[in-house]
Amino acid sequence: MIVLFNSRTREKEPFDPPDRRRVQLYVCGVTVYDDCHLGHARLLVVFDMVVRYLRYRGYGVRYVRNITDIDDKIIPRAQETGESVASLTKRMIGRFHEDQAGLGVHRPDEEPCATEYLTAMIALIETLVERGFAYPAPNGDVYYRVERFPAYGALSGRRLDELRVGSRVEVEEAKRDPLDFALWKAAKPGEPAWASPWGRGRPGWHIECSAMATTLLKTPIDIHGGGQDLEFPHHENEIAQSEAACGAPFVRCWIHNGLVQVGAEKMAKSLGNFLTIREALGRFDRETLRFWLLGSHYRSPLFFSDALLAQSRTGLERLYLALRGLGDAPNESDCEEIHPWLGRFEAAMDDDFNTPEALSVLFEMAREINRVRDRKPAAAAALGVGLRRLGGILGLLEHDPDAFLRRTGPDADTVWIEQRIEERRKARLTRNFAEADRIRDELAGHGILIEDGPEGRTLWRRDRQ
RNA sequence: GGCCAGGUGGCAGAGUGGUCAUGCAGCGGCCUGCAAAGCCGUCUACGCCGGUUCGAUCCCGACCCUGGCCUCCA
Repeated sequence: MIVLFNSRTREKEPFDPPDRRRVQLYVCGVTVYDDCHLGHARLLVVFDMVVRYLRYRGYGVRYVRNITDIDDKIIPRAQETGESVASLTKRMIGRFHEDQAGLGVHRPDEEPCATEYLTAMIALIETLVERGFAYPAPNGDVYYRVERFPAYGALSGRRLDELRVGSRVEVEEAKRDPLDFALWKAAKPGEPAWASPWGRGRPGWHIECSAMATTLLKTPIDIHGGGQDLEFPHHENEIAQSEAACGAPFVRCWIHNGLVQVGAEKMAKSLGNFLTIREALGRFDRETLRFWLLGSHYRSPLFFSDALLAQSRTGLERLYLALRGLGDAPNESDCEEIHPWLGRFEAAMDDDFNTPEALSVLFEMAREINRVRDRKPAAAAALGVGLRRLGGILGLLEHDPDAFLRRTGPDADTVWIEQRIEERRKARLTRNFAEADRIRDELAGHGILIEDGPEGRTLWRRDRQ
């Protein structure tokens, strides 16, 4: 039985979707006005892990993650770069997909763009106006009347009066209540605009998720995810919009991933302390990043530093070193050996996706492989198969071990390395250890580590940098 | 100021009312021509103060500190 921490109740709850074959999952994605950074990478990898695990557990999952392609930030950015909004967002979506693939993140089943759902959004707003939950203002905007929705604040644990007291929301003349939020924004000159019953304009940010989630998924949605920073007001507003319009519960379980931190504060574009995904992929390989991202629980803050990423690389290498040279599992029956390990891994993951604990199971499997690899090679190979299968749920251990450890790339120095090793082998045969050590040092100078195995065989791998 | 979350060994990071997390780093041993990798062992961690309990890092209360949200934000 999987249990999930539901942000709304702040408790772990049994995960019991009404239809196991069609779990409804919606995640708030990214706004495409700039390259994504490691904070977005965490969101992408965490929910990639969630989907992989649920599918491993036999659930059918329909995974929808939106792309915001019309927004207050996109418009000025397009003006800066001197291109149209459509051109900017198309370009950024392309780069986003490259980043996603670079991280080894599977594509969701649907990646709807906001601009493709104007009709649904307008219909939703009309319903809200009809039902008295929204009102058109004289300035052409349409606002949601927060006070009309009694459950407003339930998700994030806020009360309207408290919000008003501490409110930093700018007072807009047109709003009846400072907490009311825009469903529709009247077009300003030069902005992208769509026709609507309230004149030309564009949608507010929150309405797109309500429209796309209710259009593409069956409500109540089983799991709705997003970054912790979206809990208020974005998700609160989504609930208010969706439930007021449909008159039914919107989401069963809310899942929020913690934020990536740099030093003492969160990584954010507004703070300028971010590393983009593509920059990160240039410095660390994808699995090192995933290992780091999944090495702490998804709800905890996650600290970024070069030293922590180096630790992740080292840990991952330990797993690959255990896998190296194992060969395939001989047959199915030998795979029986892995069942207890599967059980422990699943117990960890069933408990609100406890990936750190799941990783510890992987490390213990690696140690067991190292213990038995000489005495019981078949058992070691079977364990290796299990280790790779479990690693795959986290998007790890998908490389060939030697390729990973050697970082085999386009560089053609492999031949040169092999020649050095052969020379050294001859030197060792004649017990010319001074020459053997000299060659080893020479290779080390090129970042190549040598490991002598039994029967004169020598393995090599690349040093971590 | 309000609302949340959290403070675990050198670092990272799980977890539990009374045996071990795990990884990295360090130290000792085995293995090795020497190394590396690996295995074995080791390094007596749970912010502070009270309380409950036979017993608390784990439960309760106060305090201190940190982060997030309260404005765009994954």
